Amino acid sequence: MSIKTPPEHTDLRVRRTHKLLWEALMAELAERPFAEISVTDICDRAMVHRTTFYKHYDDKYALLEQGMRRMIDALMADEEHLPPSAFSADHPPPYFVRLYEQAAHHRQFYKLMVCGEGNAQFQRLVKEYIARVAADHPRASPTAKPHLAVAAEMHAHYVAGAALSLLAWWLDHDMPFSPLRMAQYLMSPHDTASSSR
Amino acid sequence: MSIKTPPEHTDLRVRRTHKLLWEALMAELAERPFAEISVTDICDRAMVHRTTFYKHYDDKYALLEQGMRRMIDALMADEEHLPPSAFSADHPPPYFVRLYEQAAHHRQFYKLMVCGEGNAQFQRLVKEYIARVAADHPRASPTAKPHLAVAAEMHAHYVAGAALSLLAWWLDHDMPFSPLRMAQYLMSPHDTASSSR
Amino acid sequence: MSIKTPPEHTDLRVRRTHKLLWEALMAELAERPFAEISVTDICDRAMVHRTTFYKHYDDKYALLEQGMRRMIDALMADEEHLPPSAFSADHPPPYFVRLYEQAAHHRQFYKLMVCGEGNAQFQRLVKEYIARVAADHPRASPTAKPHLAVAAEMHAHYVAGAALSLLAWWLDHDMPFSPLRMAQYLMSPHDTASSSR
Amino acid sequence: MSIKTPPEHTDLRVRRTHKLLWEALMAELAERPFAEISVTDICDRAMVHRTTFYKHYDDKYALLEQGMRRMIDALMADEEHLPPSAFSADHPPPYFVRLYEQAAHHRQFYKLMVCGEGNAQFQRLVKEYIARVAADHPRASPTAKPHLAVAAEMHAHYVAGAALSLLAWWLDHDMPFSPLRMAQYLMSPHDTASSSR
DNA sequence: ACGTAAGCGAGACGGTACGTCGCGTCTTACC
DNA sequence: GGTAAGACGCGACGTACCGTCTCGCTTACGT
Repeated sequence: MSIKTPPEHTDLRVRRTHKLLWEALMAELAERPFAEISVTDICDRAMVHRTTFYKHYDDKYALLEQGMRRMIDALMADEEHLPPSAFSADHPPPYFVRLYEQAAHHRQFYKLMVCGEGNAQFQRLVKEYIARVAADHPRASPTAKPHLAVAAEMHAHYVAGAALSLLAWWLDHDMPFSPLRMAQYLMSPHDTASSSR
Repeated sequence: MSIKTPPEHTDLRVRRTHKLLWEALMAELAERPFAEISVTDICDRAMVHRTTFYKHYDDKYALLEQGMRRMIDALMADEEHLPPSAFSADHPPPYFVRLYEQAAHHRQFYKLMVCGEGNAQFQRLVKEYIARVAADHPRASPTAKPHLAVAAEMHAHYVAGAALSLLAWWLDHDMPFSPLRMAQYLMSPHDTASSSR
Repeated sequence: MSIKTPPEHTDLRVRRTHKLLWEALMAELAERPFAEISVTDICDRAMVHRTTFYKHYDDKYALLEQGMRRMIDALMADEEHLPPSAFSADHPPPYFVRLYEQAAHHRQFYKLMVCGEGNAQFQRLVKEYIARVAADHPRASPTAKPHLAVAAEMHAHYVAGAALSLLAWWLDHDMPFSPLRMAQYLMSPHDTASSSR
Repeated sequence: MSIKTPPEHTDLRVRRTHKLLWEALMAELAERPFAEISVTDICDRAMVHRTTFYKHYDDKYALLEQGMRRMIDALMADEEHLPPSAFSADHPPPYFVRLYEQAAHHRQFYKLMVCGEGNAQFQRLVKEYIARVAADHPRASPTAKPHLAVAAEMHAHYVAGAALSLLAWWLDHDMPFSPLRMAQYLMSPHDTASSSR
């Protein structure tokens, strides 16, 4: 099963219903864009009555969001124990690596969220995560000019957008490089590009 | 006037209807996300009957798409007359500059499409435009390694993602820098950041 | 041509338009019930612009009514010169005969109006005609009881309903008897039935 | 209550909805012809949502038909227990009497269906009923000629048309005679007419 | 283990929006 | 300058989903 089950000791039937609905949503998403999927579709596939759906979620959006949140939570799980920030292109920060690793692990979900039309909300969450993390990026630090704060924030968005776009490309092309390599490229795109493996 | 009127000599009433509908859509979009806007809403605001809407467009999507297409077409309009590709950070390619210029000119529309949830389709079109243009980027050219093609394509996505993310940030912050400055940053993010004006 | 053209000296184009529309309506009526025929259908078939239709008729109903009225007028045309009322089963009044004769002549129209769902308005007109005429029927006359007036009117309705129903049956069965024979039957149903040809 | 409720034990809400819709249709029919009544009109009056209407009936036609069918079914309900056919003008078959009795009982409905424009489909059903029943009519039996079958069928239509037309007249004139009297007249129009009470 | 509280299926219902069709009017471009 | 072409407003249609609501059944839980 691809989604971390909540440790809480909920009713077995409830857990089953949640699981069925989530899997049904994923299956539907593999076939058509989220906007075209109806609660009825999900329930039909999950073999769960529509009424039951509404006993657990407000919306199809709520169902999706629960899944996204779990995914993002997993990304941020170990974040607290971060080592002091001094990374190079050869030793990229583990955040970057972990992002590509998790995307590889849950590639079905990530492809749906990040490639094609994708899901703006999820992309936004990921971007925020990257941008926050990228604030520790070494290249942004040495500057000491008046617009430093602005520049740093701008640069964070630059990196976040690039990282996400790269992730989409990487998934679309069946992950031709290792997560580490992608993180290195992200740290130093031009060098890496000109000395590609 | 925000949308280039078609040069064709169509019925006056038709042109009026199109204009009213487009302006109504923009006004609605300023208030709530596209998904929540109904054809009825648009028509009510445009003071155009709903059936008349359907005589011109299949969908609210079709209406939006027409507007997007016009915007992208405008972006690509002068593209043919491209000077030989030899750009530096100080002399960024005019494509980049023009993107930010147009976004500034139509900032209302661009904010709606690029910031917040935005519109995935439009972002995709813009990205494609940037990626195609970025293939001429000087930094990607000197490499002559086996994975050159892959690297170039990957880099194009890197740049496109970064440029778009930057654009969103720029618009969200009320365009604190000039379009030229943004294009320069895009060409050389680290240098520019550390020597910001 | 099945409908008597108005003797008035109207514009040729107008007469042509009326003719085309009427023929188109008849053709449509042969295919589906009146209620399902649209003005657009009629105009398409008549190769007359819809706007033009509305310049001549308010409705499809108006078009049909014009046709019906002409038919009824034709029925009543010679009515004035009626001989004194003294008819027997062998010599039925000419009204009855003429009804079946005209129905035979315009059988297409009459079938549409009288058989199947038919057209209530036309049937009503025909019934009124028969009822009025049947007041002269010999069998109703000898009575001299208090309720005479009521009885006569009731009997007229009796005969009218029977005549119309018989007409429908006759047309539905491809007119197996002569109009005269039908009129005779109408005058004396039981005798005729038991001594059928 | 004018319509025999189905004995089946259906959901209370369903029965309520059916009842409300039927009553609303009857009320509308009293005001304007069926063709001019919209589903929206019916629903508004019944205080039932239009979508709910469509969950029960395909059409306004379907709603009307259900009512008609129930009425006809009621007419034919006791038909099986028919006594041997030997009726005279004084002792008309109970079928005829029952028709007028039921029409009197449901006069509102019958007037709508049979008088004025009326409803062709209902009249057709009633006619079929009468024609079938009229086959037992004594006057048609003694004949033994080659065209007997044709003559019998023709006569059945004769009687059916007359009976229906008479019914319309009777209702239009507020039922001036008893159902029995009407049935007697139907059996022997001339005799009865000349000795009316 | 077993009674009970919950989760669940079933489906009627009001409600919003959809996209389509036909009507009758009114405007406009064109000849 | 008159007319056909057709844009338009309008009302109704039939459908799809939505979210809410009862009402019984059955199933897992906790004591």
